Amino acid sequence: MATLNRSKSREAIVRFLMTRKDHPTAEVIYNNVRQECPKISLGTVYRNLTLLSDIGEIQKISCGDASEHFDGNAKPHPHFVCNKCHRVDDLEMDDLNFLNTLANQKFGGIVEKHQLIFYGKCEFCKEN
Amino acid sequence: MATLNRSKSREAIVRFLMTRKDHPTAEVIYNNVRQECPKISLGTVYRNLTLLSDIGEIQKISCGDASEHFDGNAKPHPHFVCNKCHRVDDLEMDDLNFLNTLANQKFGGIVEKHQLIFYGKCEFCKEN
DNA sequence: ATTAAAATTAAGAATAATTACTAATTTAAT
DNA sequence: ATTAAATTAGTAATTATTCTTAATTTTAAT
Repeated sequence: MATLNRSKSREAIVRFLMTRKDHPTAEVIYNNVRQECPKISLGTVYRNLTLLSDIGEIQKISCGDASEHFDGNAKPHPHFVCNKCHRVDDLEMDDLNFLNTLANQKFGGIVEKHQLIFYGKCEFCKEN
Repeated sequence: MATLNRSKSREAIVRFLMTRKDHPTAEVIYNNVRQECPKISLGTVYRNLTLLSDIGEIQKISCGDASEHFDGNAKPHPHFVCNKCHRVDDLEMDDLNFLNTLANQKFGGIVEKHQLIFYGKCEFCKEN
């Protein structure tokens, strides 16, 4: 079931995500991709984001605010969320794969991956 | 502003959360606390869950499924989400505070805490 | 114990994010 | 060019959560 075609919308979404170092929501992606694909609908954006993160080509980040954020970088890495301005950024750290190994040690199931999100004040909000 | 009264609902919610080792949603909490407080409303459950997690007495867990989950254990610890049955459990690991220190090293802002969620197959779903 | 102010609540309306539906369009493979 | 499968726009529907308001409960002070 379901081979994956090459669709204009899908490619525009991926291309847009690649240009961003922050991690936009579906709404933001929609408003931007619209400039390239004026007829695209919000539903299409959602459907493709879900599809793409299901096959692991992009990442979905659930950081606790109302909406999901999306990351064009499929490689696992930690994120940072500012409690003041709510920006969602990448956080530079050495490889954290050892966490999976560690987690698996006393665990009855199988750990496949993890999401690590740090919270605090970003460089712009910390003075206050 | 706003001192925190002792309210029957709020205490029943906390008490219920303490009895659970899984991490129920607002809806599940509502349906259970109802047996003790038959007149409680879903809005009250939501309001108190938000209040309690704001003051750090409980934890809110955003694990990527449609709804938030809540943890009566305020102490930071990692969680596990099963990709098959979607249970949300605690995961036993040694203290992970060093992650915050590590994260702060190359970071311009201030890391205060983190959420670590592992994904995979739980002990009951792993055979398949 | 009374009382008055502040906090909390139930109930239901409102909102916001996301998904589902359907007929039309696009894509890939002949 | 033809056809079947995949994708889409547009819109309706759903779901989780928040907001509003008048009534009730709690607290602290008498």
